[in-house]
Amino acid sequence: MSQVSKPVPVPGRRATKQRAAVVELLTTVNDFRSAQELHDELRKRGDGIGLTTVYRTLQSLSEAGEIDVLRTGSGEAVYRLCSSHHHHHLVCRVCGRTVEVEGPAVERWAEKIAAEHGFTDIGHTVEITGTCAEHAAP
Amino acid sequence: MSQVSKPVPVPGRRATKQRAAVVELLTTVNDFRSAQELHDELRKRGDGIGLTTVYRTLQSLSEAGEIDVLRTGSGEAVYRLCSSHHHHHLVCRVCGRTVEVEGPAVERWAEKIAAEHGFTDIGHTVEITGTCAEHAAP
DNA sequence: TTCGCTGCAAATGCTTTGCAAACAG
DNA sequence: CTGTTTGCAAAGCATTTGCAGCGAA
Repeated sequence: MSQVSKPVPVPGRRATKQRAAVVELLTTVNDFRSAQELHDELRKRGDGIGLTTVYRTLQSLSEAGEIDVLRTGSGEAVYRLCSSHHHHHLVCRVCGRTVEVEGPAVERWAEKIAAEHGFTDIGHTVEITGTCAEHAAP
Repeated sequence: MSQVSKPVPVPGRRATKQRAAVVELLTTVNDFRSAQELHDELRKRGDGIGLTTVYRTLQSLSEAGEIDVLRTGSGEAVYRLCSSHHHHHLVCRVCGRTVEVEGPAVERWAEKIAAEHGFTDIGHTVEITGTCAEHAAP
């Protein structure tokens, strides 16, 4: 057979304390954070880690499908552990207030649409923006 | 009193050929384009326009609510005239193939959720990502 | 004639890359 | 040991800003 035992095209991830620290922090906050915020937080905690490493770790985690990535309006990328409870954001254009909302219907709709087009391994991003009651124009 | 007569509240937009060219191009393509793509296209056409102006025009158009803006995975911002038929994108993570999909249900869901939280003047962004049939892992 | 608009060049801010030293396996 | 990972410094990109000249109202 052509069944070889180890063609290992996978680089082979190593367990370092920096990687552990990033994952641990993401687990703790369980919400979206930018690479720089995570870096600041880790340094404050005393974990000696470079910004470059944070970026590279986040990139490899996202490639491995372990974290979700999305872009903020200002062009920053924010990351969050995949797992957890999936929710979306409703954000006020004026004051920036954010409300977390759930949308089982949307989840199902996205899965269905994607499946209809032959897509698999589906993920999605939904962002609702508006003006909150406090700042509605008269 | 300290009540002066002209604190000049409204900036007052002017009609320039550059602004017209940007709007005209957006009307023609009627799809999302990055600032740099729009700039290249305009120069090829012979419209003398600076990249800075394209950026500033797009920014003022989006503040005026005349165009939609969203961020691509690579951190670029893409713009499209608001009007037109509202649709969302289903994009393949591997080959980048994009399918336009509609989601009346999502539109309604977004409106409802936002209204429940006292939000008005609602807008939303939905992006579905997945792996298309051509590139599905075995 | 007025300001706003334009656009070049330079500055910003986020993210990535080059490379030598530190480290896990 | 051997190949990864780290992290500093520097490079890359998209986007923004400073400022002098141009042009629409």
